[in-house]
Amino acid sequence: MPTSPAAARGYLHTIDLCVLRFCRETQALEILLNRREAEPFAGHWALPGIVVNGDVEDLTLNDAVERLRNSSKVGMPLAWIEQVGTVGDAFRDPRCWSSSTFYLAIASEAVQLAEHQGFFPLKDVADASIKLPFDHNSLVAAVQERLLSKALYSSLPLMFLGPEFSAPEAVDIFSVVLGRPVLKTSMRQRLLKMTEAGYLQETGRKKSGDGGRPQRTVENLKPASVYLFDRCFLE
Amino acid sequence: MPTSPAAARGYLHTIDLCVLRFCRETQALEILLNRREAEPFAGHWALPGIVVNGDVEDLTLNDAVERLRNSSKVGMPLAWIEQVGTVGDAFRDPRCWSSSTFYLAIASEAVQLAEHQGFFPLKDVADASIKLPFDHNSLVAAVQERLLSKALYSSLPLMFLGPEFSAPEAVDIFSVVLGRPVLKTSMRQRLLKMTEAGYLQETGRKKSGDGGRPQRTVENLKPASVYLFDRCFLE
DNA sequence: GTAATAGTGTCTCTGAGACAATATGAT
DNA sequence: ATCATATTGTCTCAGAGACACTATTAC
Repeated sequence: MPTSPAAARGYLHTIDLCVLRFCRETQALEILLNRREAEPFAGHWALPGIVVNGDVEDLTLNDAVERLRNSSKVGMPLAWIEQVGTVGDAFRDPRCWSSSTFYLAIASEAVQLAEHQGFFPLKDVADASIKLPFDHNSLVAAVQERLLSKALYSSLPLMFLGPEFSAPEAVDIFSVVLGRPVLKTSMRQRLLKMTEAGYLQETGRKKSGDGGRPQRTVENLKPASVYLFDRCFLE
Repeated sequence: MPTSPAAARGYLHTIDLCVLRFCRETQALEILLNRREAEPFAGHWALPGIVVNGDVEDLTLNDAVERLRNSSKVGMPLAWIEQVGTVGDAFRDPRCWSSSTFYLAIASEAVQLAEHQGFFPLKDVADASIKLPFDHNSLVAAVQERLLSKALYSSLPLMFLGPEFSAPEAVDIFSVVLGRPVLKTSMRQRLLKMTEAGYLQETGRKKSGDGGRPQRTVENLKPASVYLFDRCFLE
């Protein structure tokens, strides 16, 4: 028995969000999951998503993304949202032929989570150590792949850090995203470039790190944009 | 009156292909358009596309792409197909709320076109000098943008040239895609890199160009893959 | 002072841009 | 030989990798 008006029409188109954050305690990336209320897979942890075909109030796909972001499934500000792709086939949803348009999103602020929400290690979800229903594991893997490739030649990982951060914090987040050490001297060059280009500004403030000399901070002047470098980090 | 079973259900999800080719006579990129048979916009030139919701035989979205490629709307081999994005809103189709998942495709072989098909200058379609129905002009613009950005750091433009080509031809296609001159010496370095990486091989053959010294040709050993360079072409 | 980490200086190396110099085939 | 274009050689320059060195705070 179909459980939604859209499924009754034999087709489902959903949008699904991969909301990532950087956990400073574990120094690892985490992904937001929701405990599903409705069938199928009620009670399982899955990506937050909504159906966009059928009688929805949204005027555009982006409106639907914003509605999902505002809903209790996400319910937090997002520093970045980017469409990654659309998959569709006859098997991924037991109800009917379905497509999913899925997004990479980045949350920089820590917020109180609801009962049905949880952040899980991205690594475990991407490699399916933590199994999700539908094909959500492969969507997460694709999102991780996108994040990694963009980290090579853009400032995207800085989105995890919020509007004010230090060079060592930048080194950390790039190292975590790329899964390998990044030299502070390379990072410094890149931050300098971004400053020259008007993306960053010295604040004059400092924050104390893990003991040792305090860290100077910079302010993100264009928090909604990523800067593109003309070279990649090398292997 | 809705004109398709899917529209009758109040929602349409289509896939649309932007099939590009390089016209050696005009030294410009061209895009494949179809004269629409069905309403809406019957008789207008538009992107080849098919509906994927409703009762389709395809098991996956990729199957649907292949069905479209095989159909009379496209009907030619494609050297490359890449999903670019999905747009959806309440206005783009006069019939109902609709989404389009659209693709960048590259044709390297010249083929005989059907009556209802035509290749048009990409530039004119992307900047809407040639107006297309729906939001197809903006889809084409997004595809052009993707092609341009990938041309900076990948070998993608070589897909236009087919399995055997020369260095001057490579310089040409990159210049056309990027819309600015590319130095043959930079191209040479990149082709060398690709040869070392096992993507290209010297054929020993030559082809005569526009008079002058004949051009040595290379063979594409991995015609289905693009090579990623670790630096961008600079401005 | 010492410890611990932040930030700087400098060297090498790769590959793009620029352009001069040489090679090759048609005529 | 001459012409037209292909191919090679060489130089500069930006930025990544590497690592030593200096600076700044807490104690």
